[in-house]
Amino acid sequence: MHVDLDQFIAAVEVLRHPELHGRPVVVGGDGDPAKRGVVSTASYEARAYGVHSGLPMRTAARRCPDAVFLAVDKPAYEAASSEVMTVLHELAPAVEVMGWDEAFLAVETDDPESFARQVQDRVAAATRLECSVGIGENRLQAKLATGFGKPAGVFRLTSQNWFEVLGDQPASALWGIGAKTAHKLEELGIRTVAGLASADVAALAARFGPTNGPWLVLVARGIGSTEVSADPYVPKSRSREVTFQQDLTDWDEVRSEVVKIAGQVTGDVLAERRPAIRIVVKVRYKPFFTSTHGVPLAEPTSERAVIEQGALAALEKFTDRRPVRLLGVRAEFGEEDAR
DNA sequence: TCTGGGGTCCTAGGACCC
DNA sequence: TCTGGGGTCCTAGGACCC
Repeated sequence: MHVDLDQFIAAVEVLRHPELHGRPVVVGGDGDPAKRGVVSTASYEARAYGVHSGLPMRTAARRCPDAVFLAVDKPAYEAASSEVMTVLHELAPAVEVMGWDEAFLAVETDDPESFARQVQDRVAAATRLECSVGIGENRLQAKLATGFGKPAGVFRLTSQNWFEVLGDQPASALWGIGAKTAHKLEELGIRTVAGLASADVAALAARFGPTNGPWLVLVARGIGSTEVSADPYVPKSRSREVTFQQDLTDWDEVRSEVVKIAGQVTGDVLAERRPAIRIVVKVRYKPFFTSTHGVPLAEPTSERAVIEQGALAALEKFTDRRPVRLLGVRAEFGEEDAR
């Protein structure tokens, strides 16, 4: 099963601001729609105006001037999320968390629909949040089923109804196929899920590679892994990035901002209790061109000075001095010790 | 319309080695 | 003087997801 909270971030905000119930609510950036930033989540009322995740806040304000705009409050969503995940862990032997608002559950039951209703009831009783539940023969089917259950519903996809439900949908409806791949597929004359499912594997392999080509066909046929991991999440990297309200034109300022961000990343590395092995710096230039450079560290470390120096060394690899709109620093961790 | 922040995985190409 | 074939590792970019 796949569980996904409905309009999660907006729902958390409405819970603590009950007067917003039924109103268009848009959460994003620092809540100021005149600034650089995008929508994290819009309530269903705001979505009716064409406001959705990823939309620039300025555009959202134009489409829905009467919406309530709120700043992102990460700790609040993390707290709500962990309440939900605690409930899920009480209900299933294996829960694989996929983000703040979704998880896969490995479940053994004769009646998955009624089990799904129990999940919804238990989550609502504990958190007053609504969720949708997808049921499938594998992760892919369950994940896609959830979307057909929204809001607050349950839907089951199987190998029996897969093409009936999804056959005529665009290929981009599939999990793992985004706009770029969908466009390349269209160049091959493939538009729908059914079309991709019956496509020539050799032709896809030639276009997308020997691994990805055949994989695309399997996804279109609803074939995928059934594994749900109960192992705790172990991050491979920690990063911070900042988009500046005004582009940086002075490279000395760029350097000092990178040091500042590297300091924050050091805090995250220390909290992880594992040393970093590599530091990567990301620069987004005006108008919107992004590039990254990294350096390996001489030895694994959690020391602030070393991480800052690593970030500066990575920054030295950039030769372009165009105005900078975003800076980011990422620390990468090594393999877990074999134990 | 101007485009966040935090992640993961895959791939192409270069360096290097036998 | 022009130069094979096979392998591994690293880096940067691309694509995707929440």
